[in-house]
Formats: sequence, C-alpha cells, structure tokens
Amino acid sequence: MTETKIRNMEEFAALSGISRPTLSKYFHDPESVRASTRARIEQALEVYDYRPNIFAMNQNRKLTKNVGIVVPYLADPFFAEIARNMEQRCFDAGFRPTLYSSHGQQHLENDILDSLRSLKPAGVLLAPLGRASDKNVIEKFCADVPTVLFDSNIEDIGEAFVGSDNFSFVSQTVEYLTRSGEPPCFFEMRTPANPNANKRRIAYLAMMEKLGFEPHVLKIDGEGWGFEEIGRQGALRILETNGFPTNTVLCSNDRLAIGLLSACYEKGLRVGRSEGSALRVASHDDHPFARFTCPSLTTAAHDYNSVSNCAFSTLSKLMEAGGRFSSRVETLFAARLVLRASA
Amino acid sequence: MTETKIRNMEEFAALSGISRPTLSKYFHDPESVRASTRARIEQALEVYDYRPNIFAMNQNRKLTKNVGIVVPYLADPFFAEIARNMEQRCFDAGFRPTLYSSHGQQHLENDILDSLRSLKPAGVLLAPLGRASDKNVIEKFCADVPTVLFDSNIEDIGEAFVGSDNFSFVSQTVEYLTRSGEPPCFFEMRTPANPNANKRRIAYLAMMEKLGFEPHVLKIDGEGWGFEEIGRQGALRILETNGFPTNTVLCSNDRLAIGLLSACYEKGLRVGRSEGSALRVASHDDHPFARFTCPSLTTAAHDYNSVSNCAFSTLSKLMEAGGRFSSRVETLFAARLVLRASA
DNA sequence: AATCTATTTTTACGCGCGAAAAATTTTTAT
DNA sequence: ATAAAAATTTTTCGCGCGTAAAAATAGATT
Repeated sequence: MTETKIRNMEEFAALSGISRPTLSKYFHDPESVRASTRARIEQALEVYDYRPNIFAMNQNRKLTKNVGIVVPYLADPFFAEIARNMEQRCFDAGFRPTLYSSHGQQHLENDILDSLRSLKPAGVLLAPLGRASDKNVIEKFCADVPTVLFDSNIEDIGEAFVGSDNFSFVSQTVEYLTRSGEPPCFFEMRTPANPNANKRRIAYLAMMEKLGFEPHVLKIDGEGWGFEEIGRQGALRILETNGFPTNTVLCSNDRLAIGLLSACYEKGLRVGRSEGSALRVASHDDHPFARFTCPSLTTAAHDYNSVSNCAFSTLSKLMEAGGRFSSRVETLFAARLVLRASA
Repeated sequence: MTETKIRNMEEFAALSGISRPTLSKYFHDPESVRASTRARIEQALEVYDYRPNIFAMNQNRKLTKNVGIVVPYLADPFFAEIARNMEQRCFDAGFRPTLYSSHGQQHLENDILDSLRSLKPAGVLLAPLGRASDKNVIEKFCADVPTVLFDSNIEDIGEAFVGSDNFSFVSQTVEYLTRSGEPPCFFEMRTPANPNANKRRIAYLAMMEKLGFEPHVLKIDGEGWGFEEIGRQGALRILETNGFPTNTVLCSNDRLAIGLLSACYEKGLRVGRSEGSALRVASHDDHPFARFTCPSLTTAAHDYNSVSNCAFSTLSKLMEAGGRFSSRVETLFAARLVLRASA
C-alpha cells in the first residue's frame, strides 16, 4: 500500500496502466473483463487502494447497486433478525443494503418509499405495515421499483411475495394441542395489524371444524404495534371476568402470547403442560424471546433463513429479469413445531 | 400538480422563473434566500413537484446531509428503540439518517465504518461494539468523520460521548435492594461485551462497601451477544450447584436478567418481593420487555429520549462547529428506578 | 431621488463517472 | 498460419448539480 492518494478513476487508470472504461466495466461487474485484466486490476487495487466515488457511480448508472429493506417495526426482534439475514445476503451478492423501519406508522412508510425512490434502488424487499399501509402508495412504488414483498402480503401488489404458509402454522399447533389435551381457543387482536392474523384465524376455524371441535375466538381490543401490552391487557380482562373458555389457548402470534403469559403469571395462573397447570398456551412465529418466557413458549417456528434467502434470491431474479415477472410469484414456507414447556 | 415531468434543476429554473444558482442555494438551505424568493420557489414546488438529484448533490457538495447511525446489535430492542428516536431527530432536522447494525461482529463494524466513510456523512452517531471493537479502526474513522459516540464509551475517541451514568444506575438499585431486604449479589458476564458492565461492577462494589455489606460477584461464562441465553445457562449452573449466595440478585443488565428469570422459573424458584418468594431479582436498563417478564422486572431505567436527543443535538453542534470540539464532551444521564414485581 | 447593500442573474467551469462508437489488440477457431 | 470473434482501448460526450466571479437588479437608507 503506497501513500499515493488517488482522486479518481482517471488517475487510477494512469497508474495501473488500464483504460478507464475498462476499469468502469470492472467495477460494475468484475466478471465482465478478461481474467488476465481482472488480475492486473486487482493487483493494482492492492497497491493503490482506490475506490470509485459512489455518488458519481449512482448518478450515471441507469441502475444502482442499492437495495432497500423495509420492515414495519424494527423494535420487534423478529424483524430485526429477518433484516439481518437479508442484509447479509445482499452484501454477499455485491449490493448495498439499506435498512428502514416504518415504526408502525403509515406516514413513515410513505416517507421511506418516497426517499427510497430517489435512491434509484436496483430492488426493494418490503414488508408492508399491512392494514395500516396506504395501498395506493405501495402500488405506485412497486410500479416504479422492482419490489418483492415479504411477511405481509398485499394482493396483486409487487412482483412477488415471500411469506409463511399460515395454514401450516396453525394446523400444526391445533393438531398438536387437540391431540395432547383440550382443543384450544384462539386469542387474537380484534383489528390485527397484518393479514397473517386473518389467515391464521381462518385456518384455526377450518382446523377445528375438520377435527369436529367447537371453535372459540377471543378478540381483544387494542391499536398499534405494542402487541405484548395489548395481549397482556386483553388477557387480564379475560382472567378478571369469565376466564378462558377452555384450558388451552392458542395465540395468533408470540408477542401476544408474551403479554398473555405475563398476565397469567401476575394472576397466579400456572401455565404449562405439566401436572397441576391450569392453562396451556401455544402460539406462532418462534419469536427470539419465546424460549425465555415463563414457561418457555410452545410455538410454530418460521424458518428465518429460508424466508430471507428466498426473498433475496427472488429479488435477485427479478432484478435480472429487468424488474418484471410474467406473473406474480408467491412462495410460502411451512412452519416447524417447537415444543416447549407452555403447552 | 401538473403532469410535466421535470428532469433537472435547469428545467425547474426555467419553469419557475428563478435562476438555477438561486435554486441551488435554496435546496442547500432554504433560509439562505430572501423570504419573497423562498415563497416563489415553494409555490413553484407545489406546482411542479421537482426534487433535486440526490447523487449529483452529494457528489458536488463538500458536505452531505447524510447522518449514519450505528448500533452494535439491532436485535436488541433497546438499540432499536434508541435508533428510532435518533432517526426521527435527524429527519426533523433535515438530515438523511441511515441505520446500521454491527450485529455483534467486529468485521461488520469495520465494514460499516468503511462504507460509511464513502458516503461522506455530515456526522455519525456511533455506539461501538465495545470490547470487540477494533479501536484503531474507530479512532481513524473518528479522525475523518465528525462522530459522537453513545452507549459505549471508548476513552478519548470521538469528539463527544453520550451515555448513562452507571453509578447512578447501580447506586439506586443497590440502595433500594439493601433498604428493602437482603443485600444483593451481582450477576454478570465474565467477559462483558461493553464497558458499561465494568463500570456497573465497580459501582456495585463501591456501594456495597459504602453500606458496609459483603459484596458477591457472580461471573458467568459465555461469549457473544446472546445475553439472555448466557444469563439463563449461567443461572441454571448456579442453581444446580451452590445456589445464589444471597436471596437477592442484581443483574448487570436486563437481558441477563431475562435469562436468569427463565432459569428460575424452570427450576421452580419463586421470584419476587412478595411473601413466599425465594429470590429477589433486579437489574438495569429497562429493556422494552422488562415489564413482561415473569415476574415483571424491577430495574433502573434509561431515559431513552434524553439520550437520543442529547446525542443528536451534540452531533448537531459538532457539525456546526466544523467537526471539532475544543475538548471532548461527555454527557451522562442518571437512571430512574422502576419498581416492579421482581424485587 | 440618489446611494448603498443585499440578493439574484448570467456565465462559465468542474466534479467523477457511465456509455456509446470506432479503432485496435488479443484470443479463439479453423 | 490465418480468419473470425471477442475483448480492450481511445475518443468523445453527457449526467445533474455545486460553485465562483462578474453583472444586473431589487430593496433599504438617508
């Protein structure tokens, strides 16, 4: 590494003995130049430590190497974990990922998409807010920028969707719970933030009917993305009035279950599948904290890696295909049942 | 809003009847043009919906409006929450925040700083990994880019530090615990990830000495940022061998406490300040999940808002001051004791 | 109304790189 | 060895905006 500070590609071209346009090609895609030239460039690169100006590159290139990753609520470790995977995948593939969180608010989601647009991203991985999303805004965005939706589907918007097969989640939990004890009631928000919740309720109802049991859906009130607190308040209200209709509760998602478990603990209600427990609780998602709840939470787990890998590779294909698929692609991943102490 | 698509500032100048250099000034700082001109521009802006090309701007400006926010581990909702606050503050002040997480890994932290540098950011808010940080890399970065450190201090590096007064945290918890029951032992990692842990241990020892009690420090093994699991395993080992030396445990941080509580629950050990509890547990940070543990966690709370506000306003001053302070500024915030059920 | 000052306009150049076309070299195939 | 194909170099232009300097204009001052 010499001390020569290189100002631009012109200088680096002069010093390395390679023409500037060839260097430009190399930086755009190292594979696009002959192996021998590539070797010479990389050799020179070690000597001179030059890096192209990212703003000048992005200004002039029709397509940048930027990839936007947008999640609805980053304070949820579930999304943090998914985002981490996706970031890594983007980076490994030579893209520049940038992470955004809508923090549960429509105006932020809109702002993010707006500012993302001006970054001319090669592609975007977007987990919409869901119910709170401004569908028109998202649709317009997807029309302009190659976008793969994940986690929360919006019908016919975006070129592809990668998410979870909610029926697989619910059927496994319901099947297990009914087989090992009383059939569960279903614990959810009255106005859920995203469409997965609706699909899970429908799957619950279908499974219960199929198995010949009476379904019970408990809808609790609450707005926003503080699911734990909503679950807690909802459970407290139930425990202070009629109690749960069965001794087994299936929560729509783990964050609600975390709140519910804290309510049960406070009320002295023993939860678990062991002898002497008053209630069994199970849920869906395998939230990073599910193994640390008291008791640890039986849940249907996402395959975090598969979801993020698939979302990125779908986006990758989409970008290669010039931003359009002939038809919208939906990929759903099945759940893996994780048995812990709560049910 | 007309349908005319404007390609560049030149066109917008022609259509709005304002010269391009004046527009350039306006976009750099709206206050820098005469009020009447500003009004004309903003009026035209509503008609034509033009936005300057961000890459061209950043390429030519000496200083961009980019601000980097770097946290060590985004899957920790504590950092997610801090980052959310900071993002908002940046945005409100007309900057473009970009969020990065080192995910607990040195090479990622280095990569982030490296790629951040090429974004020519006006300033950076950096919470270093701590022990795992490559101090030389961070020092060099801070020499080039106006940087305010937060959460985790590194001596003499960066122009300023904003964090918490660990003594305030620990003195409050120790004082409360000793006043209301047995003096606590201190539960921490043998090789903590960041310097706050060391300061907390020292504060614990000082407080215990001052109050005339025998200190007990329990050091548990484990590497990485999965604190809950480390806390859990450490607690299980203790419970399976000698047990805790006192009936009161003070954890270095809430994430360890979450793991510890799950271990206690599994072992059937009743935790709380109520009658019939075998153990009291308290901690520090007021992690977003601390209110949902079983029992809910007594802890010393950060003032999230103050920390993020102060960090940003410090950075703001730093940027206005041209990137250098005459002397390094450290701002520490006191804790607020939050009494819940665990102690 | 004349003068002064702050602001805007005009003009011109530069930033660092992408991209296209034509000329040249190297590689591969025959 | 030679022709054809592929890769590279040269040349030239353009992107959208920042910025500097000089000229023109608006507003404020007396």
